[in-house]
Amino acid sequence: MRLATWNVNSVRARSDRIVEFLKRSDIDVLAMQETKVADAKFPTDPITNLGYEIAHTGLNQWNGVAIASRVGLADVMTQFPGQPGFAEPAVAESRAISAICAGVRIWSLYVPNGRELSDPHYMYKLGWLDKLKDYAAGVLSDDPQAPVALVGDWNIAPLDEDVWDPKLFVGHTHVSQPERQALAALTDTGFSEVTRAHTPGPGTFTYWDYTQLRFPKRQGMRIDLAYASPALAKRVAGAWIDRDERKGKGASDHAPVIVEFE
DNA sequence: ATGACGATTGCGAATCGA
Repeated sequence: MRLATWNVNSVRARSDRIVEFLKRSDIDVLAMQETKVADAKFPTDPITNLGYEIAHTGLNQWNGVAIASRVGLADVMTQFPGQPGFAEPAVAESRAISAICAGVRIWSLYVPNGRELSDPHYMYKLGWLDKLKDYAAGVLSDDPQAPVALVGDWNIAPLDEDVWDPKLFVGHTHVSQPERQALAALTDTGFSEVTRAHTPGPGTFTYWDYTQLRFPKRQGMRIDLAYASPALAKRVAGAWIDRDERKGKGASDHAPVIVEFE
């Protein structure tokens, strides 16, 4: 099974590119983030015409996550258990969706940005990740052999080499110790990140800011990641980043990340 | 070895992203 995760930065603006990517890359399951659309306005036809089923959750123009699958789409969940909302009183956001595709429980995740270390959004981010970790631990507690994938835009660069200039990020989100610790806590449950071994750094990125010629200057961040449960991690045959998808007019600021499972 | 920010709402400027 070939699984891709891609922050598309608006599914409506990216519809043609998504179709071309699915065809070009022979994708079985595509996890999308930042669809930026309410469910009723999701442009399903260009994707379903290719033979995919779609599950989406989007409340408004913010966030929004989806899964498109041509290998089955069963038992859809639109939140993980305990998933926090933002602020007080908590407002639910569309940041997680899941389905079983070809026997694998796949999650498309859009982790909160955090904005600034002093912003309430940052604590929301850490709490959200803590609850996600609890869910992941629970899944493996129930069935240590469960095939589960947690993929998406994590808004965290796990290593200093995952940003083009670590000095510029000191004191900002995406590189802070608590954020990285949150990913370490996830791996402590048994899940592991499966793309890095096949896409080594330094200088390997999945996101490049639209401004300041970041892409041609190769100044990006690695923040789109794929975690797999122990049983699923054993099935990884390869992984790559479709950097070419970031080129040209009408590109998302993120590139797709693809994982091949045996 | 790529190209100077883009999407949404709503019709201009504000918000968000990272």
